Amino acid sequence: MSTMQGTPGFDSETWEIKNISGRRLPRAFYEDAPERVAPRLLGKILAYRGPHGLVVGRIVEVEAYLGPHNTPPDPAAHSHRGPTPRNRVLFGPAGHAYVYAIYGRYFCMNLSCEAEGRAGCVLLRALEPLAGLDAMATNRGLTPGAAAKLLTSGPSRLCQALGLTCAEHNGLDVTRADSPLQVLDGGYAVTEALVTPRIGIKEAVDWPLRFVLHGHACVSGPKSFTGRRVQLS
DNA sequence: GCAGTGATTTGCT
DNA sequence: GCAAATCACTGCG
Repeated sequence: MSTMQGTPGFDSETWEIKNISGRRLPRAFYEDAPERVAPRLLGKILAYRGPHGLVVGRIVEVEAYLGPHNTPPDPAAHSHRGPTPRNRVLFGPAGHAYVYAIYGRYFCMNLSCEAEGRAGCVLLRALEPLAGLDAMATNRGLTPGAAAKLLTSGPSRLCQALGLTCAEHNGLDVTRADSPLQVLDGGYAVTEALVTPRIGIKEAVDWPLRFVLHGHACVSGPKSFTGRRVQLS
């Protein structure tokens, strides 16, 4: 808490960030199917108050992973064989961070969805950096002033930029006011998204569950995708 | 640009 | 023992 006092534009009591709507998303936001929660997360704000100060980004790319109750089950989801010690967060209440280690050196972060007892989540794949860019660059092993796209374009890049790890952040309830990790309404109406297949998986590769802000410079992967535009209410 | 590949830990079968 | 929701570096065109 005290480390953030003096951060320009940041109110540590309300999480209001200057020029950004700081209203925290309630648990009910997440208590729905991942394929519906995922596009609604586009344009929202991820904020982390950690040892390097306040780091903030706008969510520009996500993927939905469906729970084992889905028909057919999502073979690419960590939860598809039921609860295990690793994925237990996914079967708990919605609105919790599921952070896992991958390929030995990286982490990925998800937000759990669905009511308690049902697993389903949204993988955060890319952010547009908004605050704490120098800290992000340092965390990523880059020099301050590095291109924004190199900071948080990719699921493990964004974890590295924010300093998120399985040991420290898995299971955090992002709907609690005292959580160091917050998801905030960006005050930014997203009316259209591009839907594409998911990236980096070998099962159910053609399921249209990746959602991006079309044309945003901070989206990961190739510039052109086979996808379709969808209107968001 | 882009395809190929090594790094290296964790969890599950 | 192996596969993994990845990244960055290399070499080649």
